[in-house]
Amino acid sequence: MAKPSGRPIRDELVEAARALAQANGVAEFSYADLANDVGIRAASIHHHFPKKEDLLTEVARRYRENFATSLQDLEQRSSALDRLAGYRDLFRVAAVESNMCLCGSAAAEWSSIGAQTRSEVIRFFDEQFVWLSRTLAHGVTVGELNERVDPEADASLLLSALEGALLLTRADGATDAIDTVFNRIMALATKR
Amino acid sequence: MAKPSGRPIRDELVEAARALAQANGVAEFSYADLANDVGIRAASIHHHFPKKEDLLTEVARRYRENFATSLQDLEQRSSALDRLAGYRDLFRVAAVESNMCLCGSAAAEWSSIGAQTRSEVIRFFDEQFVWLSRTLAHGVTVGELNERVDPEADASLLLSALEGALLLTRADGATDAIDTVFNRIMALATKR
DNA sequence: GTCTATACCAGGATAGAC
DNA sequence: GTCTATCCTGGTATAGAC
Repeated sequence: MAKPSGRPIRDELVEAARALAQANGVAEFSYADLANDVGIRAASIHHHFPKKEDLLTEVARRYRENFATSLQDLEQRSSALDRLAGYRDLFRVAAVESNMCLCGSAAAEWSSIGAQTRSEVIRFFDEQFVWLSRTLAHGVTVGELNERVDPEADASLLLSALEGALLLTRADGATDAIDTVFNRIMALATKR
Repeated sequence: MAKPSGRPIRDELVEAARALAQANGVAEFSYADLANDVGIRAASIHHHFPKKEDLLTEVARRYRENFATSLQDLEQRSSALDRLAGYRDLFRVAAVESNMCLCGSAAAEWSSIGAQTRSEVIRFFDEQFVWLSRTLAHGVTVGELNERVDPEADASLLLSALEGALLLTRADGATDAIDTVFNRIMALATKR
């Protein structure tokens, strides 16, 4: 599929690789697939990314950075409940296309990825955890969440549940799994 | 590694494949790895499992069946809380070795597995869901769990959270993720 | 039922022309 | 920066002897 696009090929490659990785698994794409999507020959990709691992690291880095930017944007909202709903929406985007979280996929195929990519993935999860626990703590402070909320433990719970829901969505096609788990956790965190 | 074992080679192959699949990913093992573990030549495996997909389906089937047996055993316990703690232990076993749930791994690599294996995976998740929602409902009935528990939604939550926790454990090495998410859910389901 | 030998293919990577 | 051509590896699978 030749693409008439003004973007640098390098960016197109990263974007195409990300899409394939989230759809099929972080290691389940070939230079041939990528070449087909972007409209150049497989060998030409090596000019931009000598090793496949270089490309994968770049994909993970941008994914993490884009997520971090979204988290920052969410902090514009004054309500912790609104921030958390926005966070849920980030996972909904993946769920509607039966996509994995890129880093969830990477964790599942941990032994097939290199050290640099791994460190991006670790950093991704850490950033999610920090943002979530901070947001939960804020919610308790302003009284939007009840006193029983344990910011750190519940951050782990939210992150695990959302990642797991994306996983299950692929197998059972229940596209509302994200909403189900999110609503349950929020119900327990807001009821008094 | 030649293995002096009385078990049928077929069983050894399934067991070795399961171990590799949970450790590295459901599609990330080769006949060569397997041959090495079991002590025969790679080509000989085809006598027992003509196609790799045949082997994978058998691995998934046994995994599902073993889990189902464990769930049945747990029903000997009268307390719903004890049953659920036993369920958590099934995931702990995987977590201590940084293993994935086999079916979680299969879901993550959904596009690399065949129709028969997929149907085993779907059935696995369905059986987990049914058992969990039944157990949660039982807990409410006998008064061990509070009235706010929603058996079906909370079954999804528990399953997603435990699967997700296994995923995260691989990336951040936090082996207590299983306990953290389980304890939080149970705390919210038992507090009044 | 296991072996050796081999066919066959896909995928990553490199060289060198343009 | 992209191409063609090519190499090399690893992996699934088959044939046929033992």
